[in-house]
Amino acid sequence: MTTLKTIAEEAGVSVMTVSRVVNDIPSRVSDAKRRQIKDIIERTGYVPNSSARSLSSRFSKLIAIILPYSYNALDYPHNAQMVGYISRFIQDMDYTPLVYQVKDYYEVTKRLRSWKVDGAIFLGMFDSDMKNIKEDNRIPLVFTDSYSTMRQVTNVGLDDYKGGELAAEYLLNMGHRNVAFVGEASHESPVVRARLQGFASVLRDAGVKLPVDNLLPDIPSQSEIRTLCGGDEPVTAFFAHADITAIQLMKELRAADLDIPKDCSVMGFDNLQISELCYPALTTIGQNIEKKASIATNTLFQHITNPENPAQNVVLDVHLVERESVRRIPV
Amino acid sequence: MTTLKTIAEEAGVSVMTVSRVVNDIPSRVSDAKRRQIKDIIERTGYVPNSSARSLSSRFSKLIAIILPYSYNALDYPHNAQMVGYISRFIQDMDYTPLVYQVKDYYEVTKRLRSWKVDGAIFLGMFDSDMKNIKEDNRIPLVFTDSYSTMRQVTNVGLDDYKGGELAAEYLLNMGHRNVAFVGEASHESPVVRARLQGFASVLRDAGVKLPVDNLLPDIPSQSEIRTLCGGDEPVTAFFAHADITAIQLMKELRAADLDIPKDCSVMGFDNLQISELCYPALTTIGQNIEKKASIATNTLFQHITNPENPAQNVVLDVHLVERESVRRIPV
DNA sequence: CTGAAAGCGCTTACAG
DNA sequence: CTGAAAGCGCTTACAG
Repeated sequence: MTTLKTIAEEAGVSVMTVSRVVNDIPSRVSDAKRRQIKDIIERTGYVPNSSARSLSSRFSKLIAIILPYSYNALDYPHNAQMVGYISRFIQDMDYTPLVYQVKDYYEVTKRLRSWKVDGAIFLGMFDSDMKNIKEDNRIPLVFTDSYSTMRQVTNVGLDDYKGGELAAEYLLNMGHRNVAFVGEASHESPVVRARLQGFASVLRDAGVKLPVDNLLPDIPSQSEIRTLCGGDEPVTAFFAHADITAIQLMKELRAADLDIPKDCSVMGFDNLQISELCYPALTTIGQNIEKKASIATNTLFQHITNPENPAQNVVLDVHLVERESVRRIPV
Repeated sequence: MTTLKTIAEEAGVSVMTVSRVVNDIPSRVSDAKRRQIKDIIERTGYVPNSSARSLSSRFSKLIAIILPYSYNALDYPHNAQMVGYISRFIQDMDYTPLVYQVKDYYEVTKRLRSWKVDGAIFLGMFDSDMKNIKEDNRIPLVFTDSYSTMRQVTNVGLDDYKGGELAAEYLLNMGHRNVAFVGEASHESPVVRARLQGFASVLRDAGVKLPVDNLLPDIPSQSEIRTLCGGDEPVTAFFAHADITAIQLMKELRAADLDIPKDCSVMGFDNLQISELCYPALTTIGQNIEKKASIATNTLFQHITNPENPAQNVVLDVHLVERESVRRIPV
């Protein structure tokens, strides 16, 4: 195998000289030698050993992307896209991405230390473990979509509250007065809760009720749908906390013989690709996943480059994407 | 930082003794010492340095997952699922997955050597570079969905041809006599070509024509749709090479005022989750992505464990998944 | 401009 | 059962 030593021997120089050429350390080697060494590198296809570099220097040029452990963490298109973008951005910066699915906070620490990663980006909810994670790993860490109240944490998230508000405003404008929310808005999922809170606040200000019965932690069954959408004051629109949920809901609504949007309107949140392709095309609150991924990656690199950089909380905007799944109700 | 040396000093033993305890090398250390050392490890949260291990031993316990470079390689749900499953399986085996998006064959070699990965799994089409990749990297390599004619290559793929046959048989059974194929069936995409060939062979045997005009490399525009589905012998069914394509096609068909499946039937290939959720639910050829991922991973580990293992070509079965996007045409 | 020495944190291989 | 030595392939830090 080709190593610095092999090349040094062949070129009749020291290992250090080769190292300097490999790392492009400016004007410390004569041009002639430089050429000769580069030729050998080219010919032998020499690739520096990253483990050796990591061991001898302070940097591994490794970055971890951390997801909660699940059966298939990339099933959910939002996560898949985030990982796809982030891993590409990391590579474009000449770093190597490590994708980890972790079960608990102990595993986070173990993984991060094992390969001495230079930084990590967290997807999904690690709010409760964040304190421990930060204490155990004194490297740059970027969280996404986190709602931890911890200070000094760098997070890239969304204005979920505003998203909820936009959804409510739109449904009200379209004449809906009896609406329901689909999503588990517990302490476990602060993102969903923020969306619901924004949604509920606008309804409240408009004097429109959102009864507890219309807060659905799960996709309603067909009989529940019939109850909700039947009776004196039928629900005319559902706001689902995520596009995937909205699409599943549409399927159930159709199974209960309801036409969308004629009998019943549906809104989602995320603006995934499929939301444009599904039928009817989904009206939703759009977020820019690529931008979220790029800001998360860039912020991480800022912290790697300059460890003195203060923690920052970035909140990205959301916007209404109007398509065909919401009907205008005549007054 | 805690290292073997730190622990050794505290326990008053040699570095080697600690190393043996850490690696659970059986009955070479007295129980008393073992306990004491384990306590220190526990208390200090010691995690072995993988770079050092990689450098001094023959194994890195790193496995690369290699995708073709693209804007967002995980946009396509099939790839996202493969990466999700494979990376989990790799972790479950106590290895670390490295996700690479590579532009060309040189980059493959660079990546694989840089971290001295113990093996690699390739997703997507590297058929033409396979020879070079294999020559440059004498480590276990597993390809998926490859159609390289090279011998001695381990590949996990699908019976794409049979999938095409099943689609044709089904459409014929449902009374369709004028059908079209959507997909770029060039040399560049042998998977698509195999699907088309299976499809075409059954039609031919049944005496049903598949004119060139009905071979659509891309999703047809609305005016093309009107031409295809109008006239004397209108196309009554489309077979798309992938579910995503089928779903996009359905959108175009609807835009051209065609009802599915009343006016026009559609079949896909893959059986992704969304294919069940879309409307109408998509009739498709199902593949088991989890199984493909698990066999690819297991086969790779077999080769890592036993380098003498002969190359093998695994062909997974496919099956018809009947849903609602194909209409039965009365005779 | 170039190099010899030391060291990163482990494991391998051998000695006792 | 345990340990001292050498070495993996680099970089850091220093000397000239």
